[in-house]
Amino acid sequence: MQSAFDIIAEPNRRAILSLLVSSQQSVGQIERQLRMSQPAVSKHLRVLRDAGFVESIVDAQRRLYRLKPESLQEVDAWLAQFRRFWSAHVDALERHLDRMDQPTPTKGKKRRRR
Amino acid sequence: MQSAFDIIAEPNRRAILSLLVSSQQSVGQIERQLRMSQPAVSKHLRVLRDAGFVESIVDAQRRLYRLKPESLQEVDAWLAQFRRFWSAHVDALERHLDRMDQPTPTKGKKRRRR
DNA sequence: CACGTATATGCTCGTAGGGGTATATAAAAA
DNA sequence: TTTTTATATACCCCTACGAGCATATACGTG
Repeated sequence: MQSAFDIIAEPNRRAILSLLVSSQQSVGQIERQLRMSQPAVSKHLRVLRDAGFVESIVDAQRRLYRLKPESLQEVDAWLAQFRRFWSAHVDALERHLDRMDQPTPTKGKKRRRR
Repeated sequence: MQSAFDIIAEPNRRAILSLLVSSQQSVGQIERQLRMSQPAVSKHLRVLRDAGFVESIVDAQRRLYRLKPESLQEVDAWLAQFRRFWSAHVDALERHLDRMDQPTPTKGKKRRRR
């Protein structure tokens, strides 16, 4: 599990990162909001931490995780080379892309139109 | 293989997409430049095509593949929520610290001081 | 026609990684 | 202390998917 692209390929991990945008969260809070098992949350957080996407601070028995978004810049940088393609003719597309995925956990299902 | 994030998680696919930024390429050209086997290239192209990342036009026995970058906007849109962090993330961190503490009320009293 | 070229696809195999359960660890509450 | 809360980790299973190889398909050239 090396590249940032692998990290964000996992839907639950993306959901966790999205959660942490609003504010830092404890493992338990993430667990409840995303309706995942506690070990699952801990494991994903471990991956995210090892990859530098989040960091944790200890608060008694809890651990509060917060975003460390620098790692995402790798993805952003890679994406940059394609921007010129869609900057030409965006318009209508923007609207429908404002859908944020909320986690239907248990990966597997993805609504993709077409 | 559903989401755009899965598509770009694969390094060879990212390489193919990057190749196609400069101009359209035939399967053989991709094969040679990336030094992958022909079946590997074809399979990745199949995935990319099914996901709408590329399209192909027939040129005799060849197929010329070119970028269809709209699909990448899904990734770009998701990434958007994090951009504010790496522009002004020092301020963001400060605000997080002020908003933390959320109950999981063990018994409902006790506010953490700091 | 036969033959070379270009690409696609089916099959098998190997492995990475996600989920679950149980358990370990640590701190707080009783 | 004992018990409860919060999180981490180890182990096992299981599926997805990428690689390789062989083959199928289709077009071009002689």
